[in-house]
Amino acid sequence: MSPRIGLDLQTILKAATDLADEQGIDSVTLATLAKKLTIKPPSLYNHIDGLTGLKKKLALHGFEELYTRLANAAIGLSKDEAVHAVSKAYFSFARTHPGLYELTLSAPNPEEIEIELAGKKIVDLTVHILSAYGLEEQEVIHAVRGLRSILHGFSSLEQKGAFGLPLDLDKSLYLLIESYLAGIHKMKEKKGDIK
Amino acid sequence: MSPRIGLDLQTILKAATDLADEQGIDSVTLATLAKKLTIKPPSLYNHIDGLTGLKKKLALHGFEELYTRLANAAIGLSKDEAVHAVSKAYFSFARTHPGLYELTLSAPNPEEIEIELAGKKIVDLTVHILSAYGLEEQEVIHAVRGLRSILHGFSSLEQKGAFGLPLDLDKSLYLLIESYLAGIHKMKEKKGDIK
DNA sequence: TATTAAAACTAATGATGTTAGTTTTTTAGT
DNA sequence: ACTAAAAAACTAACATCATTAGTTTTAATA
Repeated sequence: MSPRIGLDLQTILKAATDLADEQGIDSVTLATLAKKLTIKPPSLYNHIDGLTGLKKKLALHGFEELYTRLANAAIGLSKDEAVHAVSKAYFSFARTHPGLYELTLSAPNPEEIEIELAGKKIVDLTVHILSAYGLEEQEVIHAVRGLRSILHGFSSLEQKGAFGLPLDLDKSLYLLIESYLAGIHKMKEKKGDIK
Repeated sequence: MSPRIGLDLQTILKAATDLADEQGIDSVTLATLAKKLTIKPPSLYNHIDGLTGLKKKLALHGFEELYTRLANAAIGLSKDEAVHAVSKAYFSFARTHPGLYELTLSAPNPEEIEIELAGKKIVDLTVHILSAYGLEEQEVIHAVRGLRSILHGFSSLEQKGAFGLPLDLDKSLYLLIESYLAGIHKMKEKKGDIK
């Protein structure tokens, strides 16, 4: 009773990730993936649950990788420094892994427990950082949503080439985060006004 | 020498838009669209240039619709009021036309001249509104990128259900825009610090 | 009423995802 | 060393889709 050693799931995910990052998310098909791995498409079903299953695994993998980078970026920093560092890390991830990043956003089935959990870890990290500002509980929620919107929006638009020249993109991001922080600070001052 | 009156392009786009908005962007296929119009798939080629052509037309249509809404929302308003109004209109569009909105972002070929022009109109509108703040030319570019990032990020995440409860979403957006404006005001004060 | 141009059709092809069933291969136990 | 089992990979087949080629229908105009 012992199996035959074939392809590794890691290898498959790596190949699929490379495809997504280099050729775009639509080029990730069972056909192209199988060709890249020099096997036949049906063989993939021994490792993944069809194309949908593959994309789910990729999304999960992307979330984990993103979380690791964000968490590392935040080590030893707090408040504004932490926010800037995390933002840069987020942006950097989306830039180096455009396909994988896009896949994390198009989570196949909206209510996949694993995907939701992975996403929650990232939200929790953000909550943790923003908690340092001493905001109200409700305010933190709004602040997290805001930061996420900024990071995702900027990354997504940059990826689709929506910003003309790639010139000064880093500065654009920096200024945007600064403006966000200005809002956070203002929110902290005017306690009571909000809610 | 006269043709036969068949389907109208408007009708086709309307049907495709409904499909995208109600069933998701992936449900827009020539097969489903043809069935909805009670014709056979090949007949669609008399009106559109395949699935790619259809999506391009939908993206264009989405951009025009979005622009109209934004422009109307901004009428008679300026500065902060205009920014808030435009933001609400943007968000409202993405909410009522999730599929169409998503299609505008996944412009088939990145460098489609028509798409680019339609997008430029929206950018110009934003530039116009932000010009009222008397920022430097470079600063306006950063500000436009920032506002777009916020609007797109927020709309996109909301659409994918990334924010848990839909509760207080309007307030989240309001606060986010307020923080953005705080940054703009700060930028205006500290002329010279930046760039 | 005949003509014509466009619209819609049928038929066919190639690519894809997927399932079913078969063969291969490698490890573990005898 | 040999055999048995389990997993991996395969072939064959089917459904769905986009797309092309070629044919038929239809309606407005001349």
